Parts: sequence; structure tokens; C-alpha cells
Amino acid sequence: MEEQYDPKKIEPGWQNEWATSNRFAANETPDAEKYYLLEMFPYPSGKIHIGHVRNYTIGDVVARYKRMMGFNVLHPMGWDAFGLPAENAAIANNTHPARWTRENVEAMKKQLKRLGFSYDWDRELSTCTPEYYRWEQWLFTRMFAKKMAYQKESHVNWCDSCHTVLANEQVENGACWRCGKQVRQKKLKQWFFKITDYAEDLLSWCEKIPGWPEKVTTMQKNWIGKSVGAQIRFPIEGSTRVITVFTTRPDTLYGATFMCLAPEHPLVRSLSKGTDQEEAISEFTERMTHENRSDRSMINFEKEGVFTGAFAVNPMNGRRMPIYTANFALMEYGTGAVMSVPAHDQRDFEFAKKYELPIIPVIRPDGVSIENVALTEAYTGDGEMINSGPFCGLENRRAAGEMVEYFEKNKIGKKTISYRLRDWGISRQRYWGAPIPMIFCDKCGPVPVPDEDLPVLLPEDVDLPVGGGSPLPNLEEFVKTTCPACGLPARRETDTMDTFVESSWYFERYCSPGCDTAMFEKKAVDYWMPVDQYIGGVEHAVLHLLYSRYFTRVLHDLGLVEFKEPFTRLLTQGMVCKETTYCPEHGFLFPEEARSRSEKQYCTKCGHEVVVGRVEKMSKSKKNVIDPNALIDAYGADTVRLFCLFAAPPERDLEWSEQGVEGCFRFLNRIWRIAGLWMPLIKNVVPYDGQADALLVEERRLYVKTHQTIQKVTADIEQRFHFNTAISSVMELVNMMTATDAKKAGDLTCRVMRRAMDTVILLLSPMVPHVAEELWTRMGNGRETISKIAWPSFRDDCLAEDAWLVVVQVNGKLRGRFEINRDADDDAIKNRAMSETNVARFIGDTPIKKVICIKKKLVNIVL
RNA sequence: GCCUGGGUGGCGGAACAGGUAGACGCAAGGGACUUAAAAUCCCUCGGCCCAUAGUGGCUGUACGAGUUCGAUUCUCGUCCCAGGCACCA
Repeated sequence: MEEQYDPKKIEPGWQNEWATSNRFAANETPDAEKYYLLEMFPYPSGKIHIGHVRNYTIGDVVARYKRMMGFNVLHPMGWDAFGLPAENAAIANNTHPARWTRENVEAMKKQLKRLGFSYDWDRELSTCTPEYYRWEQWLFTRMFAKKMAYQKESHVNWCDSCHTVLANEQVENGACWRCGKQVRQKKLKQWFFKITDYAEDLLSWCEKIPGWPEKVTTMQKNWIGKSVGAQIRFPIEGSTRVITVFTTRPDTLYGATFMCLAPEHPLVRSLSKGTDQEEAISEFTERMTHENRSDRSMINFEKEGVFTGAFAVNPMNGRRMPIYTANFALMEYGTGAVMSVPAHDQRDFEFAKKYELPIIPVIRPDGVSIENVALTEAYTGDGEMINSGPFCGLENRRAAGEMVEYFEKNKIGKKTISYRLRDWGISRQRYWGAPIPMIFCDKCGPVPVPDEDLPVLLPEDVDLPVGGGSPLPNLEEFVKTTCPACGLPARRETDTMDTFVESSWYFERYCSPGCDTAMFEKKAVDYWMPVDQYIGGVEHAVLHLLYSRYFTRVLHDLGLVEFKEPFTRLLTQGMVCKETTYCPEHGFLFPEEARSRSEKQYCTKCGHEVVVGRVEKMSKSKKNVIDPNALIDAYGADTVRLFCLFAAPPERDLEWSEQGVEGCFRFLNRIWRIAGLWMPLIKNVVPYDGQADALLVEERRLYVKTHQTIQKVTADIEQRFHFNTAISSVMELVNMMTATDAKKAGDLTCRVMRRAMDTVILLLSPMVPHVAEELWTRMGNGRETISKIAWPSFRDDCLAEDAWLVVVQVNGKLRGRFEINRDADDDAIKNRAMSETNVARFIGDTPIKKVICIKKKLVNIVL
């Protein structure tokens, strides 16, 4: 095997081999233990980016490893194919979203195949096909029947640039998650999924999915935002009506001195009617509706409010509490009304200072008197109740409980739990999505499309409006229909579903992707689900992952699946980053636009010195991207895969380094060379498999190292997916092999060498499958694919080296080291330690207090 | 402000259960081979100190304390960085 390592020559052949033999097709085999490995499917943007490569490489290693471990592995891939970019691209390129999407899928599939991922392509699915969204529509009608899908008019997040509404989760810092434009409030009638019904269940199960990173479950918990408190009813002076507030601090009720209502609160206008505040209120609420929500939620937003002219009565002490409307009160949370306790809430405190409202402390910190001290900020801690009638003197937390009991007895209020989570708004005023299968009839109201009329096909013969927005409302033949209930003319819903709906059940669809009688075959889902290992970016922590958990519960309660949690284990891989280069004149530069000269870099356009900026997430705008295709051309898929795994552990950010890639390429070359060098000697030799003791020193070292490496690599993959350290240990083994002289090798050495060589190839095969297959075959193992070979196992009796290296400390400081036979006892080790010259020097005449001896490791002599 | 991570050589990163800090790789420097270069191979590589150059000494894992025979690892406090949430009553 004199030829050089040339990935171009070997990779396509193996990819072809895997494809034609349908090697990675998965079947339900009840007696085999299943393993469902899933990576988040991509949006077909047209090109695989390096983040995908990393994500899918990690997944592929696990899939291939689990197969070698004997699992029946399901490893599918598909396309999250509905979505806005297709519409924008279609307008820009004068094509159709369907065509644009189809072409992108083809291009990306080709790229994925070039990377050698072991997918079961028979299960490929695309969410924009009627075969897929038909069942989503079917589910929608079932959810409608259960009132799990409902319509309501409300203030929604509207993105002007995307011409559509967004769910709360899809607004980041007041901006659209997709395009980054500021979102504004708009009143619209929309379809919602009642995710709030599952708030408690979703929250409590966060504790029951230990295979998820704590970071993600914490983010979900925060998003759900459970608060335990009470609802309290306040009578309105001179009225029979009451205002109900939600508070987490019922213990502070005696300190409530005023009240704030959200500007949208229905009582605001009616209370002010006829008072001299009417005009001011009207002006204020009008202004607030124009104020966009993102501005209103800015931290430095000035607290502002207007007196309504009315008063509420504190049910405990009869205090008159002026009712305000305030910009910080949110209609969507709690009851839209707040009892304000300025002494114990910082926000209320600031408001009270501004409008000169009374501040009455009702809790004092232990042993501190605050009654007659002017407060500079609210006291939010615990303490002893004061100014609180019969509750004075109690510890405030206890008082809270007793007061809630009192409320319930006297019908003043009750214990209540509030969640931050809102229902999931799924209507999108866009074309390229799954039509919502509803019909509006003047007589019957909203009527679901009957099963036999599903799917409601998305019409393909349309012209997209150039300014954006959906063509569907103007498409007569789509809109006009008849009511399935009464047969009279009716109108079709023209909104489409949020694309996060498709991705909330695709993992179930993979189990039986061709099923045309149901969403999925129950038998297949029962076998494969839940997903054993899910891998993807952390950016979906509260979007896709929360929606998917919710959907699984819906399916569970419809009796369609047996489980509640779709993903048993979750790995969120870090971003791929690269250093940026910036020219003061030309902005960010591509690497090839900077020339280096004497340690510094200069812009090729203007000669300015270039600022080598910080390492940042790869993005087109920063010009620090790299193209996977070009990399594969230069180094081959195996090198690209290897680098993605070697440069950092998967959950951490990965810093891209061209030189690092080069290093990985060199490593594969080195293996190729050693294999070539030893091939004539070991090709027809039986790998050594006996005891280590029967070998000579050098052979034994290599043999033991081989077994140690198997142990280490197995543990690294099994326990933590730390492929970087797994690869390091294989490198160590290879280094030892390099040091073995082929010219002096006897029969036994060759057999040990063959064992080492086989081990290296097998251990690396999930990571660099092409070169592994090639070497495996060339070693004379036939053209049997390597993934059918079992993962190597190690012998416990071959892990121990002949001698232990023991280090000696005196008073905890390292003073010497020696090797000693592995069956030496403690006394022998201690004696040997004391006799070390350098050690003896430090002991001198000082009496020894204590000697600590850790077998195989160290001796510490304490003076 | 709150919640999660994280801070180790010139760089990416190791150290599994409190026991040799810096595995493995990159970069750098030196050498071998070569007419030369590339490739390859070998050596050195945290900092400082020493007439003894060693199996040498001191110091070193953001900073300051503590527990321990021994701390990158455990505890407390401080600083910095990244991500998430943020007027949620």
C-alpha cells in the first residue's frame, strides 16, 4: 500500500456502498434493543453550514457507535420545509416557494451524503408535503373538538417586515426572532393552542428528565414562570363592582395604599367616566395603545400612571386606595390589576415617590425599627409583621398563610397560582405554511374541515404579492367553499400554521413516515419512541423543545402515544466560532482579504493594518464563515468530521482553526502510513488476544495500552460524549505504534501490532467512517462494512502496567518519584519512598509524624 | 437585578472519585533527511532562580480566605466573561 492517503478516491466509493446496500435502514425488530437517535432537522436554506456539520457529526458518531454496540438504531433525517425564507427568496428570484424548497432540499441532501452520515434515507420527510401536513390538520381538528385549539381576539405581536404575528416565545428583546425587526402590538383574531393547560405538568416534569442539561430545564421553568399567591377582591367605593388583583405577597396587604390597573383593563374607562380625570385617562390609554410593547418593557422605561378618579377599599383596614392606571401593569398577566405596596415592592415604591402616595411599612427586618425612618428603597425581605392588625408580631411568611385562610373564610380572596406562560398563538398571515383546516359559516360559526376533505391543500398556482403578505385571502377559489355542517356558502380560514407546529411531531412521523391512514402507526411509535438522544442547538430551548413537549402531551391525552416526554436525553451543542478580521476602512474582511506580513495583517484593498477581532459565532455579516464544501474538497469528509469532534467537547463552543484542521488531516495521514508500513507484516496474521503476561516488555506495553485505549474511548463516548478526549487517547496509542520498529518485529509483535491496528480502526470508525472502512478492508477483512463489526471490548486483566509510578511528597510537596512492581505492599512502597535521596534530604533529622500511602499513586510524608 | 454556565501555558483543550497541573493537538524554536523545498522523523516548550544544571529550588489553575497530610477539584466571599430572562405584581 504505497499510495498516499487520498480521501477523494475512497470516500465516494463507501458512500455509494452504504447507499446501494441500504446499510442504515432501520426496521422494528422486537427482540433487539432500540436506540432512537435524532438531530434537529434543518430548514432547507440551500446550503449546509458548519453548525449543521458539527451537529450531525456528533449525532452520526453516536448512531454508528450504538450500532456497533448492538443496538437497533433509528437515525433519520428530513426537512423543516415550510417557512418564511422560501417566500422571500421566491419573490427575490421570481420562482415558487415549492420549487425553491425542493431544489434546496436536493442540494443539501447531496452535501449531507458527501459527509458520510449514516441516515436511513428511506424515512426522509418534508413537512411541506400534503402527506405530512394532512395529519397536522387532522390533529388540529381534534384539538378544536377538545377546545385545545381556540380562537380569540387579542393584542398580538406583529412583525411588519414578516407581515405576520408571532408567539410570545418568538419575540426576543422586543424584536422578531427571525428578522430582528421591532415587534408592535396589533389587535387581531387568532388561533391559539391551549398550552397553559399543561403549564403545571410541563413544569413539574422538568424534574423528571434528568437527561436534559439543567440549563435548558431552568430556562423552561423560568419561561413557564409559576408564582404562588392569592387573588384578593377589593370593593370600589360607591360601586357594587370589585377589582380582583393577583399578588404573591398577601402578607403585605395592610401596606397596600393604592392600586394600578393595566391601561387595557376594562374598568379603567368606566371608572373614570364622569370624573374630572376622564379626559386625562382617555388621553393616557390612547397613548398606551400606540406605545409599542417592546418599549413598554424596557427596564429604564419611566413609570407613569394616571389617577382614574375612583377609590378602592382595602378589605382589611378600610383604607381608601386611589385607583391608577399605570404603564407597567400588564393586562396579560394575573388579573391585569395590581395592589401596590410601596414599602415592600421597589416598583411600587418608585411610583409612590413620583406621585406622592403614602408608604406604610408592614414588615420589619428582625430587630430593626423602620417605622420612623424615611425609606430610600423598598424592603423586600422577610421579618416581623407590623401595622397589620391582628397579624402583628407574626413572622411574615406565616402571616401570609394565615391571611390567605382568612380571605377564604371571609370571601375576600383565595389562594391562586399564576403562570407567565401564555397560550401559543399559531396563526400566521403567511402563504408558505400548512393551512388551518377551518371554515367560517355565518350560520354555524367556525366549523372544522371533515376528515374526508383533508388535506386542505395549499394552492400552488399563486402569485406572491411583491410587498409581502399572503395571496390566500384574495384567492377566490381557495376562500370560497361551503359549510360542511349546513351546506351554505362559507369562507375558508386563510391563515397558515406556525412552522413550529410541524417540528412538534416530526420525530413521531419518522417512525412510520409513509403512513397514510394516521399521523403515524401506533405500533411503530410504541417501538421507537421516545427519542433516546436528541441533539441540537440551545437556541430552541424554549421554542421548539417546549412546543414539542406540549404536543406530546396532547397526543398522549388523545390516546395516540403512551409517553409524555418525547426526548429522554438532550445534548445542546455549542456554536461554531471563528476569529474576525476588521479593516477600519472596509469593515469585516474574509480571511483571503487580509495579507499577513511580519506578524501583522494588512487589508489587501487599502493596505490598512487589520484588527484581528474577537472570536465570534460564524455569520455571513462578520465574514468569518467557512464553507463545508470547500473543506471537503481540500481535506475530505473524514478530516472535517474529525476536527469538529476533536477541537472541543460538544456542549462547548468550538473555535474554528484552519491549522487545527490541518493537524487532523496529518493524523489520518499518519495512520494511513503506519498501516501501509505494517501491512505486509500483519495482513495475514491473527490478532493477539491472550494474556499480557505472556508478552515481552515492549509488546506488553503496546498491548496494555491497546486495552486501556478501548476502555478510555468507550467511557468517553458512553458517559459524556467527550469525543475530543477519546480521539486524544487514540492518538496516544498511535504514537506508541509509531515508536515500534517494524524491522525488528517478530511473530508475536506482529500479532500484537495487528490487534492495535484493528483497535485504532474500529475505535475511530464512528468518527471517520470512510478511512476506517478502507483500512479495514485493506487489512484483509473482506468488504464487509465495518459498522457490522462489534465494538471492541477490553480485558480487565490487560489494563494494568507492570510497574506503578509512585510520586513522593514531603509535607505535600513533590520531592521524588520511583517505579515499583505492581504487587509491592504499602510497607515496601513507604520504605522505598523514604530511601529516595532527594526525599531523605528533605526529611533530614526531623521526626516523621505521619505517612500517607495511596496505592499506585503517591506517598506523602508529613513532618 | 435574577437564573444558568465559565475563568487553567502563546492558542484549542486534559486532569474519570480531593492525590505528579498542563494529556492530546496547534503554534513557536532547534536538529536530522534533502542540491533545495515540501512532506516526514527526532528534541525543547508555564514563569522565575541556582558557582552545585539536578530525580534541583521557588512559584503558578481569575482574586482573597477556609477545610485537608494534600485543593484546578470541596466551602465561603470578591472580580471578570458568555448565554438566558427581565417592570410578571
